[in-house]
Amino acid sequence: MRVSRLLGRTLRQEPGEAETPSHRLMLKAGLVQQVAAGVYSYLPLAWRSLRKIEQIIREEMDAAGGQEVMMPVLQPIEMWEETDRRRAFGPILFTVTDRKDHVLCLGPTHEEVVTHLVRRHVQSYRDLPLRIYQIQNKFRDEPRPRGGLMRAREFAMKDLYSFDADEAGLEDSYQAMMAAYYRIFQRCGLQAIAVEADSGAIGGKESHEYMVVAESGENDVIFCGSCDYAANVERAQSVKPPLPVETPLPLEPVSTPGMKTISEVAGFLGIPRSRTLKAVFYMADGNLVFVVIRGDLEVNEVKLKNALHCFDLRLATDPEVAAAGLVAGFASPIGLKGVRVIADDSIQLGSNFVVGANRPDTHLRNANYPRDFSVDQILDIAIAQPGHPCPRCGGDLRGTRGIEVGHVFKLGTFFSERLGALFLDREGTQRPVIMGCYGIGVGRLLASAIEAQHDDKGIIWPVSIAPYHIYLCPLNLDQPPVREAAESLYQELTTNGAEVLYDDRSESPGVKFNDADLLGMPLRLTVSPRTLRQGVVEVQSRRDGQRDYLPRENIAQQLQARLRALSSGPGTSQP
RNA sequence: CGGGGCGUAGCGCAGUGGCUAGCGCGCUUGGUUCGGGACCAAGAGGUCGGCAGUUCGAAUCUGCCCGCCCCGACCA
Repeated sequence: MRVSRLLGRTLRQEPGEAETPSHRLMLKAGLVQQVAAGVYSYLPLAWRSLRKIEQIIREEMDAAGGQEVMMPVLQPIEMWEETDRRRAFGPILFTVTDRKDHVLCLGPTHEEVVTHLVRRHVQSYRDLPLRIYQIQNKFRDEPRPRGGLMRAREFAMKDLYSFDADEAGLEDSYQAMMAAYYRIFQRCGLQAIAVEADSGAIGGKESHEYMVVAESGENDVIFCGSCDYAANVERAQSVKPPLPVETPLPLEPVSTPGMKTISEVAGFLGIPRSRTLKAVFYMADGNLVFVVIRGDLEVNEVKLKNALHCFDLRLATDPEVAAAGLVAGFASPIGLKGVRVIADDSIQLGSNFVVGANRPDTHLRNANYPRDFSVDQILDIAIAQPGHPCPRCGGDLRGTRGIEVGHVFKLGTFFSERLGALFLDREGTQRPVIMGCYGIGVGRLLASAIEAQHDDKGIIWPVSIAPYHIYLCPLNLDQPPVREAAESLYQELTTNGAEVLYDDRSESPGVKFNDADLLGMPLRLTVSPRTLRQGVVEVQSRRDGQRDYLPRENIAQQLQARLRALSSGPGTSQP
């Protein structure tokens, strides 16, 4: 491809819109163009790269027994009502009304449709397992699209759906997908780690997310420095630092004028925060919930939401708290009636806590569970924090940010039961198919690759997903010998199957070199009066900047060898 | 949805009531340059986000609306 003909120009100035490196670079390099918030056109370079990523995914899905299909974007809303996911998705769902006033939605994902697709074809255990996948655009009306392709409203996604006859089959499918994901991310030159993930409200016992570690990531990941434990903070567990168990002392009120927060109370009384119990109030689908947790810990709202099995969870407002007869800042589980109380199990790790007295300016000392109060549920609803011991090995937990590029999920029978995807097993018993789903955000993967591999000059593409492999960069093109040498190199390389982006513009060297760095193809070939005099071709590697001079003969073969050597990139780690 | 910011040429921005709306980059033409974003000269390019209002006069003031960015909430 000739740069002079290529759609998309590089920008000299930093685009004002963009914040995250990948977004900025994609705009600056002319890879994408925004059409609306979270909606993008992909220019030829980005599209080539996306297609390469898709091809890698396709090969690995096919190798893992997947069959590719195409499913509709438009989906009747009734399907989403059958599974109650219209409510679960809420305003995220894009809906349209047709001329007959029939409501349809733009598919944000395809569990309903694929289950509908498969159920007619699966009648017997002999029809299973089945692994069906698609690579298509999906639509989610995100409250806040951000970071360019990181979180878009229209985005390309690969989803594979597995259908198995039993749990063992599901486990096979799950393992096959995890193995495939390992290869996919490795082939894309991405270091992705599998972390335990929240399985959400729907079905699923087990779920892993694949994270690319990056500052700009939207997810907090907790991992162990000693063993291979890693989890999204939404799910992560930790060993809560224990406190010495003391002999329970009698409850006693203590005056705490104006001390409303845990740190104020702890500071005022001269005790560590871990010697207090914190009360936090939530509204769960309209009902007030009283949450108790040890003062040095924070409430994990995902864990709480899972414990409550509710759709909508938010902090309660002060009037809502007061309406329940509670005194914010001094609320207490002691003597509480008519409010659901959920406790973190940390309230059992310690004794003689300070709690609110449910009277202004007063707390109580020496509160002990269960002597002084009762709760409706007690379980782990705390945020695991860096520095806590690992729940597996006791090592130190650490934290990082990650971009979620993939998600594998054991769905179970949620969809098959509701949509009637049933089969007869060996004994002739009718059972729902056991499902799994396995997604990869294609555009997000592209953005992550740039996020993970760039420098202050531009993108550094891994060979496997680079739009082109070679940036042919002649200088002083107006000199006929240079022009002729460049044209003949371009011809020779392309005839030998090399992917060459040929900068045939009459720009000055500085412009060309800067664009070469910005666009980030793995190898830059420089042709100039100087190299011609020496009878060589200059090759520079984008990744390490190393420059070599190669003889003109068999140049295509020499470059192929270099690209092969460059292709051994970083890998991924398995859980 | 809460908070903050922005909307003027393809891109980045200046212009707080006054005459014909500017600068840099990019673009066009001619010339000189040529190994890390060259230089000279001449040009083209604008419903100032939209609508309504105030005014002799609005990019500028007021109201409403729309769009975009960032932080938070949210994200089976």
